[in-house]
Amino acid sequence: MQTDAAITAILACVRRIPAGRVSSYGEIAARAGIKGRARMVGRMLGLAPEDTLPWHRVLKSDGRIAFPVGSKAFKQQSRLLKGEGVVVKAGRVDLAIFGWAREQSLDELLWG
DNA sequence: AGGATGACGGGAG
DNA sequence: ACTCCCGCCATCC
Repeated sequence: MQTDAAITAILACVRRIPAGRVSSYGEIAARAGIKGRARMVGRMLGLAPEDTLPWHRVLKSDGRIAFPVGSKAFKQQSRLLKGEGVVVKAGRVDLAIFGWAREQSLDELLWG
């Protein structure tokens, strides 16, 4: 079982991902202070009501959708991402372009 | 109690 | 790019 703090942190981080950008299970875990427990992040997203957070912006560390290709969930996630301008090709997103971390560093660059 | 199973990650070959 | 393999950890047989 997990501490409520960890659960809260995970959900908060996911909600902080900007529309049109994506993150990864591992990155969320790290930001939530439970580095290494990416699996738990996935479980939390599965437990939380679908409309309460932008779960579709979370991908595997290599930029691929975590669901089986062709599955219902796979298609929906792909559709939602494309719906906000993210390029999804063969179930994969280029993190170098749409990755959340990239924006973080860009902000640092622009705003110090 | 022990093994299998994930919405994972990273390294090795 | 792809396959294995192991670390990870809550759950579920």
